[in-house]
Amino acid sequence: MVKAQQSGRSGGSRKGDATKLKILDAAESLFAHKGFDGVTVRQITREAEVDVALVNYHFGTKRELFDSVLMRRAEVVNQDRLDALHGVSREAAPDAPTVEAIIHAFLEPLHQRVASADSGWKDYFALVAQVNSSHDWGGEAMTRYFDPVVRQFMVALQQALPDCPPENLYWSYHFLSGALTLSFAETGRIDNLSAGMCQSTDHDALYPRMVRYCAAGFQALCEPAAPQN
Amino acid sequence: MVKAQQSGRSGGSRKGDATKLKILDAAESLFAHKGFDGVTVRQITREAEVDVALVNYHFGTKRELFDSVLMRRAEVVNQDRLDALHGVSREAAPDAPTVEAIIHAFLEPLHQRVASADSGWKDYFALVAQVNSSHDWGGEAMTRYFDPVVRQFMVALQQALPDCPPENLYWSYHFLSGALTLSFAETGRIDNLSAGMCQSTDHDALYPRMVRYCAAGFQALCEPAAPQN
DNA sequence: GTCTATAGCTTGATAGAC
DNA sequence: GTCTATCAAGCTATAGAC
Repeated sequence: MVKAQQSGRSGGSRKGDATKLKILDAAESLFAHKGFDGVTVRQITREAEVDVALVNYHFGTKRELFDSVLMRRAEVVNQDRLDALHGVSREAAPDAPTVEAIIHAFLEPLHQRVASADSGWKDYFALVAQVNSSHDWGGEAMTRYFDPVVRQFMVALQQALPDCPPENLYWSYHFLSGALTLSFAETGRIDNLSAGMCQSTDHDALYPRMVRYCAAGFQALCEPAAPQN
Repeated sequence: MVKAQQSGRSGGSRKGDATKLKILDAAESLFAHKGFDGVTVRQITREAEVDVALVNYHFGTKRELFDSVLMRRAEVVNQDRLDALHGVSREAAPDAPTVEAIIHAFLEPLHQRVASADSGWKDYFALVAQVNSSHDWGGEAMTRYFDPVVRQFMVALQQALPDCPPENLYWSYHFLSGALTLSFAETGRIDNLSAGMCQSTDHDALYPRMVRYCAAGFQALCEPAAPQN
């Protein structure tokens, strides 16, 4: 199988780059709303206004296109998170940053991106929510795309909570991950449940509550009375 | 469109009942692992060892079959939860039960079912996790199947935390819901992240930590210093 | 209730012309 | 890089025989 040649000077824009972007954007939006199997390659290319065959030329199989969609913004998120973590570490030095500050460094980059006008990021997080909850490849995919950076956050959290049993830190992160991905998926369920008092899309209401809720959870699992092995 | 006649004395088992059960079980397992669009009716009937046409006869369309799968165990969960809620309310009377007791009443029925040998329940919770995270119909479906009972829990929680702003209770429940559905989906991500120290399938480790984490989150959002409107 | 047979489409993927 | 044309396979849904 021959892959598209990106070739040429780095950063240079060959003719096909605009096509690749249009395909990625259309695929992101459609996958986010209907899932991998709920979308056909033909729908994607129709939405992108390019020819069907170009998916195969630029990305390979449908599955490889899906992976490209996931990868594109994962790299941005990971870099943002590392920058934020280094920021709060520098501010707190020589002490370790607080739990709340670390959680803030982990979540704030997402909050920023979603609050921007770019609807691509909303689609992306809706997609990540589905991947994270997928029994069959959720574990594998999230580990691959995000966990290298998550590991660095776990180290920081252990320093902030030196007496916390490591397994309780992992479980705490796991709960945060569930709350986080569901929140950014904007499913509208909380709108229904609360009869409109709360709204999935109201990230200004969501964000401080999520940070506080999760920080309290971490701390509760790090107290001496918390469940041990 | 003609629906299958269940007819006859209630509780009586007509010939087709075994077929219906085989279809429901196979559909539950396949939908849980591959999602609605990732499964074909033919795969379901092959797994169930029944004829293709019988799905149409007993359930109608593929989507109606999916709804039947969701409905079957939702009714059991809802009844279990109500019984548990009434139980803790009775024990605490005339006081309101504690937050932790109410959360326990909400989660324990799931824990019991998953800890049983029946793999059907594991499949079911993996399926619910996917539905809950679905941007397009997660909100609608969860509201329909589970929120009538969730509302009764919200009332009990408000009584346990009378000074808590209602919107903070809704957000807290929302975070719990994300943690809960992800946990019961058993994606194996925490296994990878923790290098085997924690396991998705270890519900005895998961359960007490989830209750404590979420109870602490609820309480943190009900303190005077918590985010307000 | 169950099964055979089939209508009418759509799918992912790609070979080959330009 | 892009597009036309096509393939073999699979799909949902159902009419009608038993």
